[in-house]
Amino acid sequence: MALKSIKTERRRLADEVYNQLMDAILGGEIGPDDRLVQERLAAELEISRTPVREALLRLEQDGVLVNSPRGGFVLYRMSEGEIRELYQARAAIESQAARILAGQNDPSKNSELRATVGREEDISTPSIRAYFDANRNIHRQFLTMVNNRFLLEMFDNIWNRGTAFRLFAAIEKVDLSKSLGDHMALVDAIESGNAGVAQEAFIDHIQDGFDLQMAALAHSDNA
Amino acid sequence: MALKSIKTERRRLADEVYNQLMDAILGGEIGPDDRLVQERLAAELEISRTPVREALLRLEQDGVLVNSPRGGFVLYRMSEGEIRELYQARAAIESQAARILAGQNDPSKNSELRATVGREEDISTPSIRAYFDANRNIHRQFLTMVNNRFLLEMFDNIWNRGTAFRLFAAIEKVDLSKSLGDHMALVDAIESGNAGVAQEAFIDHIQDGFDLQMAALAHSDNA
DNA sequence: GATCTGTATACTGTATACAGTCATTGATTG
DNA sequence: CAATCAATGACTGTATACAGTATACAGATC
Repeated sequence: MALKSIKTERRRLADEVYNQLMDAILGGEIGPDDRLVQERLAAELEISRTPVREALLRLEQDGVLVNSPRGGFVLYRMSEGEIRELYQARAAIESQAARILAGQNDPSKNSELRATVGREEDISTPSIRAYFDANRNIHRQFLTMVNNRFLLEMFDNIWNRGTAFRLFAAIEKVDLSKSLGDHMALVDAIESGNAGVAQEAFIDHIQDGFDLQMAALAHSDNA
Repeated sequence: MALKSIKTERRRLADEVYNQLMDAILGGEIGPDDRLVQERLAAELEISRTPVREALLRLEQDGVLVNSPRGGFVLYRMSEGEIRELYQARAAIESQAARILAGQNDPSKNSELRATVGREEDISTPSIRAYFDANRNIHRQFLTMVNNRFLLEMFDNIWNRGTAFRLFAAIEKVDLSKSLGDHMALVDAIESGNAGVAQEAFIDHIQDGFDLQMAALAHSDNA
């Protein structure tokens, strides 16, 4: 008898708040000038301060929010140096994923990767958000193929931080669309079966992304 | 007049609890059979349940604790597959650090690394704990030399999880002491200035650690 | 007019109270 | 005697109340 266990997970309001806040941050509804105050959020969500507070503290631990001296939480603003560090960390995670995938060289995985790349790169209504999401989905697909909880968690952690301050907001569409075409070559590199080749391909690709990022930041005048 | 500014960091009891619990876990005072119950902990610490609860939730988010179905939190027990995943993640982080250090090939950093390795490998009173701490300190030193917040955070995260269930408890001293001598070779690899060489050295070293771990687990009968 | 000081305000951190849930146990009933 | 069901206890999650602290602002002092 294989009945499915009824999903009776302990409902926690704090988790709901956490997800809603994260979505709002990633969606850009919460901007750099917004101050998140426990009482106000609680009132808006029509719940008590306790779960709101828990969610805020967890987002702080994630490095997404910081305590504002004036009270309330604010999006953490990364310095240029930290952005560089973030991309180094990305390279660590994703290039290791590439090594593992190249070592496996599993045809079914490779074809699934190609399918994902093809599907995601085919954007119907172009927008910065659309390009960003496609890029993220493609890169995440590589990670999910690895079947490694920890690498995947770290990937998400990095990308959540990176988007928290809307790093990509300044990138022009044309640049993104150009960069978006490079992903099939990453699958090629994995298909070579050579760990070193696959790794280098990813490192270079992420380096390109970093350069693009820096150029975009330099172009946008708002500090 | 040079009065010292009173250290006015926002005191949060929850942080204190978090640290104490983490220390207790790493120190082995909290074992796999201990059930951490909010009320009990609060009573023991003579504070209210609120900060205790916050600390527990954060440890859960860190992947160190899990909600026991009988109530309370329990150390998360990793499967053998997850231990493999954890070592893969370790390899990702630390080998990337090695690449960066090799690329810099900074003589002062290299000599500081040698100093750390020499100091830590010289254990006066051998014990499993002593070997473990030395090993951790050595590996952590490589990470701190990189000056990358995110890589360092991920390193700590991995090691905290790994030790949460006292993975190393079963390893015999003799094995550890043998493994401990290999670290100077890692500095050699970095000093080659070749990113690939340094990376491979770390990957191999971590692979050895994993094999040792597996052997130790196989030896210890308790599932 | 500038600086200092007291007071109000805003917001946080902690404690406590309340209600609900899950498991266990003991009683009841066929 | 076995099975079912109610009651109890253990814990959790959420709300609320209280107290402390930092910031802003207004009035006082020279």
